[in-house]
Amino acid sequence: MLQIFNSLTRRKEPFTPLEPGKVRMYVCGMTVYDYCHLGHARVLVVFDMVYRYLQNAGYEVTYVRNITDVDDKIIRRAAEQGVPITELTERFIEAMHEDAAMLGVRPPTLEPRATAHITEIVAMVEQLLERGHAYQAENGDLYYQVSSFAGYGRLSGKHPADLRAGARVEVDEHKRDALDFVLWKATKPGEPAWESPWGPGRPGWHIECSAMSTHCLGAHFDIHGGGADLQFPHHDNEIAQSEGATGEPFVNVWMHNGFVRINDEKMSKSLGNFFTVREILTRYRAEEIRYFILTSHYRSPLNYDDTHLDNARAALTRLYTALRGLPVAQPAGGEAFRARFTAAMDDDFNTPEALAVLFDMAREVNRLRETDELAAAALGSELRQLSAVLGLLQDNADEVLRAGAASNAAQQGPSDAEIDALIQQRADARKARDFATADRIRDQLQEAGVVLEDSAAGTLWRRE
RNA sequence: GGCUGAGUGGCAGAGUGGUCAUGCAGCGGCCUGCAAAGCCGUCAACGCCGGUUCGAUUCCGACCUCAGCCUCCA
Repeated sequence: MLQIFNSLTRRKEPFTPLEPGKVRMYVCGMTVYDYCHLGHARVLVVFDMVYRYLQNAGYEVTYVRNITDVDDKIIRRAAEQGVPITELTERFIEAMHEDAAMLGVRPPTLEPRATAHITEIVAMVEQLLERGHAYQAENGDLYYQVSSFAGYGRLSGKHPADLRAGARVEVDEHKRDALDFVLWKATKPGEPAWESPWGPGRPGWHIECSAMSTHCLGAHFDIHGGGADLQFPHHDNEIAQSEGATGEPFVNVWMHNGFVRINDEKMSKSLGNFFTVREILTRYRAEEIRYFILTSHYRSPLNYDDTHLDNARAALTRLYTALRGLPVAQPAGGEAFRARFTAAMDDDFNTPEALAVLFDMAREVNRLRETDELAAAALGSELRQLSAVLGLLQDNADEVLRAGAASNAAQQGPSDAEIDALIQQRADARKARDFATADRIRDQLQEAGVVLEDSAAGTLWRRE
């Protein structure tokens, strides 16, 4: 049975959906004013893996991942570049979709945008006003009154009193309490604005997720995910807003993925130490990035380093090598592996453990192909099928191995045809037992990054 | 200061009260004309100090170190 670590209770709990056979999941997506960095990639990949695994487990999953397309940083960036806000956001939404697709991230069921749900946002703010959780300040902004919500900070384990004592932010003079946060901002010149009962303005950041998740999934749903840095205040605020507005429990299971780090320091835009997915894709295949992300448990920190991507490449080469050249076959013979794989995934999505099972399968495939190619092929199909749950190993093995590292960079060195020609020359030399010539050709190809592998069936090659 | 989480072999990274993680790297062997790939074998770890226990890397406590949140952030 699937167990998920719930940030709210800080322990693993058996997962039981509210509605049998169905899962409703919401994940905080991106604020679109720049390209995806590796941190975004991690969220995308991790929750895509969760999405796939839940579906694989037989659930009908409604997966909602929002897009924040109005916010201070977007407005500022658009102004800097002298372009309309929508032009900026459209550009980066498209870029995000491209990056996600490259990483094997499947589109979520719904991808709501904040600007398309102003009606729901306004409605929720009105509800909060009616229920005494919100107030309008003298400057026209509307704030959430944190003191009106019992249990505020439960998700992050923070107590209002501690937060006030340690407050590092200057108290906004319009707020009644330092902890109060903005729900609706009155319009300022040059900023986008929408009509509301309180005059033109725009939503605060936290309210959009409450409004859109409730709109798409109902007041009470199963899973809410996002990066660990959103736990506080964003997710605690969402709880206060949604439960305050609907009077119902909001989310059953909260999931937070760990950070990507550079040199043991958080990768973030504010620190300026981030790598975009696009930059990395010039040097590594997308699947290598995806594999790298899944080699560590989703809640652990993930330290970025080129050598780790190199490791991912080596690991995938081993897996693809096991699959290479196997005839198409019905999956079979992997029951024990499948059981181990499922047990690993059921244990809070333990992808490193699940990957270990894949390697054990690869070894078995390699063993079998010596003696029983049909059994090897059947197990290979099983390996591919299990890998699909992680979104890995779905490409043609030989093509991947032949493409090598150069698949995304400018093709350098000899072409496939040139390589084949040289291999033919070498084969002729070998036949004539002219090993000096044969080895010279092999060394020449090795220099060019092409590795030859002789086998009974002929010479295979791959780019490094 | 408050609240989280983490410290595992050369590197990455799971896990467990007492027999195997896994990948890369290393070492020995098989295979090969030689390689490569593969297979077999092998080396090696659990921050520090106490406690519980027949036995702890695994449970408990103290300590040290690190990271994160408390401010926009995936």
